[in-house]
Amino acid sequence: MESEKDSFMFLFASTIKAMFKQSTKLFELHEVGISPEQNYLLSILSSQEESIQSELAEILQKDKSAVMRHIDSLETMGMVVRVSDTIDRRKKHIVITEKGLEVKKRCQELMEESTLRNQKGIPAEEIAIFKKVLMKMRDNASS
Amino acid sequence: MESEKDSFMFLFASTIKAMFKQSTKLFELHEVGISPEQNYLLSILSSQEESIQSELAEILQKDKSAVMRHIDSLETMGMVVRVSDTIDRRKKHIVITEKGLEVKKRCQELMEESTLRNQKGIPAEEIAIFKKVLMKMRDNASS
DNA sequence: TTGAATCGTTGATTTTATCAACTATTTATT
DNA sequence: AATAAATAGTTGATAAAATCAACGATTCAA
Repeated sequence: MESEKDSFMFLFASTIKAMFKQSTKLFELHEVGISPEQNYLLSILSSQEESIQSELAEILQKDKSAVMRHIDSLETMGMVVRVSDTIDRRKKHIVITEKGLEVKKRCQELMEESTLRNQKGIPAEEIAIFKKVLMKMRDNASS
Repeated sequence: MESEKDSFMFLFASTIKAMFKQSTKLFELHEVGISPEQNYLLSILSSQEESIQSELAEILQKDKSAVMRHIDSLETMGMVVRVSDTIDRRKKHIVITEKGLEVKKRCQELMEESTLRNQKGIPAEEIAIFKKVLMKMRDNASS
């Protein structure tokens, strides 16, 4: 019989929560100095696809002021810098620094390690389907 | 090419975040009076598998005091009552009331509705694999 | 019987997010 | 060209939640 606590949405939520707690601990243990959330921000920035704050806010699904504060703290730590757009002077591009890149790389290694651990015993084709379903659902939920 | 923002963990996190925001809005729109998180609590309680606070804390992966406050507010709304264990007088069983059951039922309908919407266009067998992978990963991440 | 562990509770603190207001700048409308 | 509306970033106030540490009551173990 299926337990109530395994209903789709909550199974989903509790899994990601367990994974996030795991990686938060890992980050603290290895003293990388940032949170998984901030690592996500650095990852986005290093991809150079998006870099202005309002775009980041949309990706992170957070209020722009929340993103603002994350960037503030990353800037204080010297991991990013704000660069004004030359054309539209309202905009500021958030650029990752050398230091930021290093930390991000270190974090990414840790993340891959724990992702690997979490996917242990699961066939690759099932992981592929899993990702496909995730993306489809995200699109459905965002629209 | 795969975008950084679609790396496994963050794709995962952003999907559940979008879904949670969606259901929070839905709950507010229909004025059910509780949050998705509280609905989850009610669901667990109605399954009658677990009912004491320390067990609930473990399932919800929260500090016992956080669970305590959730229950406080549910009790104030008349959706649950605390019943002392007759054998072990430290323990208190959280019991869902008639009112709580009604609200939970209403919430569950809304949740199913939005789950259905989010799973639109995804074959049933892929959903099945998805759930299977979720459970396996949760176990991996929790251990 | 004494000490350790567990359960629920409370207070203090921290973290994080949101909302509203504001400035500066750009874009759209008349 | 002048004015209104929209956008980007910033700040302050506030709210929502979570965590931590400490405590009393109770139970369990040595």
